[in-house]
Amino acid sequence: MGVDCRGVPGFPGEGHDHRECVGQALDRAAEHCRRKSLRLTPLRRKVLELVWIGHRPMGAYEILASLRHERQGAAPPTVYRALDFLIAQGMVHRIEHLNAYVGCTGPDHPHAGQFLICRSCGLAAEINDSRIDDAIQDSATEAGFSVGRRTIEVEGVCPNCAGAKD
Amino acid sequence: MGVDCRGVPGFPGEGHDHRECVGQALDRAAEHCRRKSLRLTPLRRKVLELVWIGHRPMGAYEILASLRHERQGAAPPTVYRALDFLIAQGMVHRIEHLNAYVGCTGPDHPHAGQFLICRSCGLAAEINDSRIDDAIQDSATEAGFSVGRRTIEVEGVCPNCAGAKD
DNA sequence: AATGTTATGTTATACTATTACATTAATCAG
DNA sequence: CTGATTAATGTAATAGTATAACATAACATT
Repeated sequence: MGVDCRGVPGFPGEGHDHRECVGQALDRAAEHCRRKSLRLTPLRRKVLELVWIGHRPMGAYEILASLRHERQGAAPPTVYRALDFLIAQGMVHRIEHLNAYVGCTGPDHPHAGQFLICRSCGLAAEINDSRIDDAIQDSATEAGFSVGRRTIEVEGVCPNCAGAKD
Repeated sequence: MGVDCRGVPGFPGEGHDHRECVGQALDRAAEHCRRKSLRLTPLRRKVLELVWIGHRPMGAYEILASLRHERQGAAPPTVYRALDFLIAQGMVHRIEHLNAYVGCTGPDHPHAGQFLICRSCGLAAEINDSRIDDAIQDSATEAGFSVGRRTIEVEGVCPNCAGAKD
């Protein structure tokens, strides 16, 4: 019991133990920061926790509202700065077409995020399919274009929601 | 003379006749609307023209500022509504990670936009590589996910700018 | 403790986009 | 053609997202 959230593909199914899942994400973050001598401050840790608790793309102001439950005076820069740090460390990705932020399973294998985002339940599954990366790389190379940051976001319907219709 | 802009891959090179290029885009739009009994009103036509004249992703308020040169009272909804129409018709795409809009060569072959965007000159080339689409489709299918709208945006350096460094 | 650096607090503002309602223009039935 | 209907645009206000600028606090190093 306690299916972890790191499975790819990543729509959490029935047996999902969410408390465990969030805990693991925070542990991985702490370990990562320890190894790189970075400071996972209480604020950064809390923002990461809030993003993971949602387990779906969350808006910055939504995160801010949650954060205020325990930090009254929190203002937009508070959360944006924490997100900047977490994104730079690969612990959070930004979903461009939602203006939202979602936890990443970790910076261990660095990657550009590729996301499947369900229009019905709002969950986002991160995939990291080298076939997609390769296809982009090939196509760009043929155009003489050197590839930097990639934004791959696929909106659609996840298996859980498709199943629910029956 | 008069290399048209429709070449894929699409970073316009030396011989690019931009006036011609914009004209062709407007002609294609007019033809498309005629066939589908849609109204390419002066406003919509002008917004499309402005986007094409830039030939790069342009912000809505940047478009608005240009539009005001001939329509004093223009307000945000003016341009957003025109963009909504043009996007729905596949004549313009939105670049999510820039909050910007760019002309598309046309709705003739319907497609989700795939973009190579140069961080140096700001130009965006639309590619439509079925290998990328296929890879995404395969990966999503394996995850049980049914694919809808896709956002594929690759930031990097275009061949013109890479060459200029030498 | 003194210093430099990093992180956070705080206020204000910039940028992006939409709501709501009024007005004008095109379309169409009779 | 007239009036009814729909589509498009004008206009004002506001919602939502993000950053700039500067002050203060916490941490790290000597």
